[in-house]
Amino acid sequence: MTVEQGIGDSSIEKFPIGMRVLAVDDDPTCLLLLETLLRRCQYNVTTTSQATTALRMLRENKNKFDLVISDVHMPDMDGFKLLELVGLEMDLPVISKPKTLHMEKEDNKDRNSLDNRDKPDEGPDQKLNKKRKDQNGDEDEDPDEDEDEHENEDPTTQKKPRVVWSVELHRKFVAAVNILGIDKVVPKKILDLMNAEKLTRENVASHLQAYILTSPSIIENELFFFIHESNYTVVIAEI
DNA sequence: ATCCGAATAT
DNA sequence: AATATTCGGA
Repeated sequence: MTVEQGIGDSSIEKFPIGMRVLAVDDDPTCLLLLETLLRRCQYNVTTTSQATTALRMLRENKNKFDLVISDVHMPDMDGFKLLELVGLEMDLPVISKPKTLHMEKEDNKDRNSLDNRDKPDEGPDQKLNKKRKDQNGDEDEDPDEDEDEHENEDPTTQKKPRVVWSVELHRKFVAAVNILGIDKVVPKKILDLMNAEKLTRENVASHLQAYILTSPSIIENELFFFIHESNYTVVIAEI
């Protein structure tokens, strides 16, 4: 309880928000998932399903991308060629998905944290200070809601009470998100799973937006897992 | 016609 | 800062 004061002056580590990423994969599902993940990291994402298109884009805008993530075998071009050319011509960091690569690294350090992703707290290069103030001094787990003590309202002024995301409600939310999985998580589905009467889809959408923006590590971890589970490998890293 | 996601407003 | 609302686009 020593360090509970605001770290106001130190700007939280902004990490490359808006980094321009080109994602290439001929499998539409893969591409979409990748795009979604990257978007949620607040990257600036461009996608294409064709290697030739990717190459053309990269050649036409030599400084328009910061990173390339690509599958390797695509019908129109050998993905390696793309990677080679990109690496040689523009010296961009490239993450590829090599299935024919020999230097493949199979690490199964898979800990079963499958349903335990509600603690956004770590990450290899995360410097974000997530301090959770213990606000549960006198408030225990009481799922009772609606402590509206307002009986003093005139009928002419209808007030729509703002939704308050209590710890309990947020737990439901997080649970729903974890059930859905990162690629399925959309407001409507969350709403259904939560089964909270007074909530609207907009409420959930709004919260989802805030929640995701404040917890980039969650998405990063998902992206990290995705990349690793798919045996992506960093081929060239130089920036 | 629905609903998502980013931006913007309160 | 937290939540709502708007809005363009899929």
